[in-house]
Amino acid sequence: MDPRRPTPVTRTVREAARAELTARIRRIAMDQIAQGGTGALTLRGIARQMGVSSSALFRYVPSRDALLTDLIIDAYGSLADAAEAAEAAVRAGPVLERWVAICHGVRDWALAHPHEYALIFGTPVPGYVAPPDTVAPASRVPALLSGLLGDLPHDDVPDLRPATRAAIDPVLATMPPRVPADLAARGLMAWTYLFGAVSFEIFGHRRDVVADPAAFFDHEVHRIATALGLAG
Amino acid sequence: MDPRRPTPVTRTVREAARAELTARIRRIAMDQIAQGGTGALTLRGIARQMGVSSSALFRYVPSRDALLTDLIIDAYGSLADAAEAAEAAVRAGPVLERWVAICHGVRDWALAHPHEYALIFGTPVPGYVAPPDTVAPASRVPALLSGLLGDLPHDDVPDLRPATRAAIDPVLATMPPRVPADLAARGLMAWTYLFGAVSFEIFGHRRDVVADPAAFFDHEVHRIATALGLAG
DNA sequence: TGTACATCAGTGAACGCGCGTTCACTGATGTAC
DNA sequence: TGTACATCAGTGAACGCGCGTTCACTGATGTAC
Repeated sequence: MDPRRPTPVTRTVREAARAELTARIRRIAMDQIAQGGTGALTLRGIARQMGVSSSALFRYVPSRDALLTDLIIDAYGSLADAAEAAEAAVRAGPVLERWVAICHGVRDWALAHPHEYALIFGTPVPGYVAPPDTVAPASRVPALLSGLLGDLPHDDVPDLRPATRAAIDPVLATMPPRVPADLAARGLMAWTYLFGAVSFEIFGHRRDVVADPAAFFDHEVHRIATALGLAG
Repeated sequence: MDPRRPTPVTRTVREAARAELTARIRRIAMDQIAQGGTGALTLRGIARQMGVSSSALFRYVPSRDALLTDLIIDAYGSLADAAEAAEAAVRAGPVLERWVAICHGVRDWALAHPHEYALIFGTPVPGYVAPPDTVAPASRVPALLSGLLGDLPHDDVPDLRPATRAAIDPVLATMPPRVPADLAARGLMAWTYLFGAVSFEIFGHRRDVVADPAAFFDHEVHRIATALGLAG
């Protein structure tokens, strides 16, 4: 963009074309999943839609499984971006407001990208083992919630029974220092609830149950935070 | 069994063999799903495992999709049986105890049948439309929870904002008469939480988060009921 | 109780389909001097 | 700036595989009289 320094980002024409095609492959791959689930993801299908021979794709993608992994990482990142942006917009506000913003951010993203949501929170792809690369992007939303817990008052938090405390040891280790165990447990419950509510809706289990999903969602996420004493 | 009245239940040898083979097909089909997900369900695979030609299966099953539907209905029924049995064992006890029993019943069943659980609560099979036959078995667990709400005191329940009340109109219609809307909303939240907690664990999202899933589960289902004022 | 006919279970070959991946090859784009 | 060589993109044929479903057929099991 700066004419004085001829963009060293995309050096050659080849590299530019390569980046563009790689992105296009991923886009079409997600479309396939959106229309038929993980099983509908086929390299031949992508090639067909791109007007290219199927073998050509192997210049850009090592294998079908590797492509799937990339899509999963992308989905985690995209969801985290949405959640972080929603929270950033109200960061100055009270914890309850930030919690609700995150919830709506997650739900709105899930409604806009239901199959990407299913990809990361639905039935695990059988036989597919999530590689370590997925761990970091997968923990961005939980980290956001941990941040809220850190901003909550830590006094007057009751002790957690030692057995229960031990049960959640791993997650305690990932929390901001000195978050009381009982508070962490409630944070984990809030995260569980958010996941449950969004999954219920996305997977169709509220179809004949809730007439106005958005209204009830807003109600329930406020209420769960209050009920769990996370309203600040 | 009664020698005086030669069992009219299974009249002919053929019918007995038929029932047995049909059951065996379903059993093997579930094994396949257990090992490779819905996509691994193939009629040819079943036939191979039964030592029978693939075309022979069409005497017992109209198509692959029909078989899948039967498995889904079976899974709903099996889960409901487990939940109902767990609750029946403590029916005389307080509502909290019955709630916890149902929760553990659901979780234990899910751990014992993770792929059947995924079949009904995981990513919907793409392109597959649940036929009306699935509705009745699918609503048995929710009905069990509704029963708990009916046994809770209905006085002193605050009003629910009209917009929120309207949002959950459909589920109110399925509840025991005169369950207050606010109580129904909390019941729906409890059900959402139970689903979230079990799905989180079954789908592997608590693997590096919770060290002792059983202990934390017991904690959280007690706590959510108390927090939502459903402890009776 | 015995026979004639109808019903059913199971076979094996075939149809048409789609998949991931490999490989030798052609032609275009980049790089070093 | 021009040439010689290396790198890369894309092709098209092929491999080997598995799938759901149909169909004409054989042989066994049931039913009516």
